Amino acid sequence: MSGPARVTHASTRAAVLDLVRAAGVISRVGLVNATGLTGGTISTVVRGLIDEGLVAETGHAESTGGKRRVMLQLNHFARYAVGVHLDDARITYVLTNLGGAVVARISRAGAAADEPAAVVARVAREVGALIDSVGVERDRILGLGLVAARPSEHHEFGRALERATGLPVVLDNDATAAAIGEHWSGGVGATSTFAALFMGTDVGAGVVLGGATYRGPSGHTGEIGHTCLDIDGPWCRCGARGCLEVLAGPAAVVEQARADRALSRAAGLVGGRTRAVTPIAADFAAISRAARQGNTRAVALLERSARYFAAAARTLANVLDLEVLVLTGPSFAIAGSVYLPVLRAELDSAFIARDAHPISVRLSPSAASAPAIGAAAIVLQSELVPRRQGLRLPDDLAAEEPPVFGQLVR
Amino acid sequence: MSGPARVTHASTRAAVLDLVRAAGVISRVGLVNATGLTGGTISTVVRGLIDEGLVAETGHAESTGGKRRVMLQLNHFARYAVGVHLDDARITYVLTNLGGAVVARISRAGAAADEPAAVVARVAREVGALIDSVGVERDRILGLGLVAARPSEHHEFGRALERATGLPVVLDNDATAAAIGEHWSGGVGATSTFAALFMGTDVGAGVVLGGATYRGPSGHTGEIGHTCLDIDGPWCRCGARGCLEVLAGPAAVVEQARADRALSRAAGLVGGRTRAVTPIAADFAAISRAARQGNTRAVALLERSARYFAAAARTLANVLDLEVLVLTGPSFAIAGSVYLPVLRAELDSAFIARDAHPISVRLSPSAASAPAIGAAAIVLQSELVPRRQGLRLPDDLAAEEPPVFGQLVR
DNA sequence: GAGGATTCTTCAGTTACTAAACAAAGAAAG
DNA sequence: CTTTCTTTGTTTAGTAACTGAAGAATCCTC
Repeated sequence: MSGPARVTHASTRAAVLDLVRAAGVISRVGLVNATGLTGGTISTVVRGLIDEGLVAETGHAESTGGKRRVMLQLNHFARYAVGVHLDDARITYVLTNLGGAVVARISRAGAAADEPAAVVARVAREVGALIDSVGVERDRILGLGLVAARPSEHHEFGRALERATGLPVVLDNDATAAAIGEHWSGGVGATSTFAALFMGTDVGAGVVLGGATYRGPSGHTGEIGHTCLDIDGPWCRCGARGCLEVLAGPAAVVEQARADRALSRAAGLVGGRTRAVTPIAADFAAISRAARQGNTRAVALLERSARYFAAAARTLANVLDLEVLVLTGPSFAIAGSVYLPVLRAELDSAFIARDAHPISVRLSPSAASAPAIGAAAIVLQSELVPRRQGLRLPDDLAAEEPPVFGQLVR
Repeated sequence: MSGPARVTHASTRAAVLDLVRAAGVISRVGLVNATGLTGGTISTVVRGLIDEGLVAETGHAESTGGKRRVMLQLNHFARYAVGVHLDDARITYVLTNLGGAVVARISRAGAAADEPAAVVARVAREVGALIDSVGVERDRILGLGLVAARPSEHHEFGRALERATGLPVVLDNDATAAAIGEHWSGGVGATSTFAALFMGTDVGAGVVLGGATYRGPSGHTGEIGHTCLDIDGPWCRCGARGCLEVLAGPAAVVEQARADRALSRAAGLVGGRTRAVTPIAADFAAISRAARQGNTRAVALLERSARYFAAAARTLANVLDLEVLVLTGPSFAIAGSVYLPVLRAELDSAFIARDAHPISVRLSPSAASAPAIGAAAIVLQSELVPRRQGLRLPDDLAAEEPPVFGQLVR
């Protein structure tokens, strides 16, 4: 046994709340052991959380020879959060409770090139409809998480949405959101080190290290789409060669499928025809459908892509010493069953730290709406588990403030 | 301007000390701005550090219209640390001061397959000689850092060395040590995100994220040697194909050189002959020497290796959103001039976050003894900047304690 | 040398913890 | 049923580390 562990979180209240969330059901003694705090401290902190209505007592555990433990768990319906995922093709809205469970969900066509003010009004209206559909009081909604592939482009949109809805808005990257969503809604331990491999139209990864979201100095962490897998491979838009994205991303898979006449016909690809919905997403879905129906050319195409993803996943796992890898995002939602076994086999046989600890590879149970759920989870996390801020050096103070994600748009 | 930043370190004393170290010279007001603490707190903390002799006042800054700032800096010769790097070929010892500057350095042949007890006695004797050569009092030496490629194999050795020398021993990975060494001895900002790309006989990377060393759940972080760079490439001992190590690591370069008769003769490779010194390191040095002397075949061989390293470095930088990349370790010490421009060109043209922030690629000024210097820096860090410990979940408590690096061997 | 600006110190008050005593609830044994 | 022991949870007094505000010290300008 090592000495008593010290809590690393900004506040003890937040740390305890996070443990209750992660554990599902836990007693005060369990919290004492997990935090290293004394019984007295836990007692008062828990009382505060119960007074706020965030935590509730839910019965007793079996006795272990003395007084039975009073079990605690999150009061799931004490607070809510809205999550919005802006995608080129679709806008997805979810309302989740404190546990990250989806209470309501709607999905609408993307905003394309509409005028910004009109999009703000429309999104605000649809958020309103989402909330009204379940009749939750506004003051129980902690805020609105807004996630997209390039969040920095949506800063002004976020501010406008804040004014239009009256809800605090938090902005973040979709892959990071997906990772936080997985972390919050359980399945992954509170202090685990994991990555959410995200595939939508783009490819990315959200990274959580030892339970803390890692975004990097400029929010560009997890650009796994530009993992080099072939030093002499085709050129990528990033300026280098042989990136995962250009070799095996959805766009690459669709391009290869279109070059195959027989497959194009069998799968009914949208092809060159222009549509309101981005044809990449539609065609990738069509290829996945064909693969599920046994089309061997479609299967081969996806398995080829999966081999590249597996190599990238292995690289990522080796670099970060990952414990868990979750596949998520719209494209894995429809094609994950092809990718999962390939990634699993690769990591089982070649993860460098596999003798030290296992690495678990899974498919997210809600891969399609993961970004939106994650967006809501970011609100839960940012409102309930206030982030600790970093040190700043004098040099940094002079420099302009960089955009910060996962925090209120201000 | 964002709100006041909160200190994330375990103790304010440690945070302030770390800032003084990183800044070089800083005033109390500078510390107030950097930490977000109030002037009163800084005043008392700084007084404590001055009383301990760790920090000294060193003059005044120009006035900005009022009282001049009293400048502070580390009292470099207040404390010392010993660093020991166990390599197959050599054992390197350094004694550094509080600033991480080398005060004394010796290097001896590796221990090969000698009996453990004899090696402990020998290392303890050589550490004693190192300390005596500069006449530093024992009680000013904070401890001994012991680093190697596979630190978990040296746990018992560390305990024995602790008894033999009477110094607290801290164990860690050599690549991680090199990164901490770079961080501690300056050049890299206190809160920066960077990696030390390490090449000795092995290949690895030490990772520092936002100023905090990242080791991962099992200390296997930064296994960049098993970055996949060719999905159909040659098999690697890790069980996968096309790893950086097998394509472009020192052993691979040497193997390719040996296959080239002309180059073998020109560079005078040790070849198959068995020697006390590992022939890989000797031959890699010979190839590097030949390249420096203008042997085009040697240059081509190293440049080929550099291309692979560049691709792996780009992958690492993209995944971690790096700000700085330092090349270090014995092999980069002799061949870094070939690798540096190739890596720099790759990252300048293809680092995905290059529009958000620059990435600086440099060669460590003390690449050859970086692991040993880093070993000493780990002592400085672990003794002066107590690490914050993580939360533990009930599940974790039941499990056996995993080996922890960068902390005292106990 | 008066007055303002800036730096640094002092000190009372607050917060979040710990340690230790205590109370409550159950198990085991007679 | 009573006693004794174990375990859980609460209360209370004390402490360390901070904040905020007032004041002292030092320097520049006029």
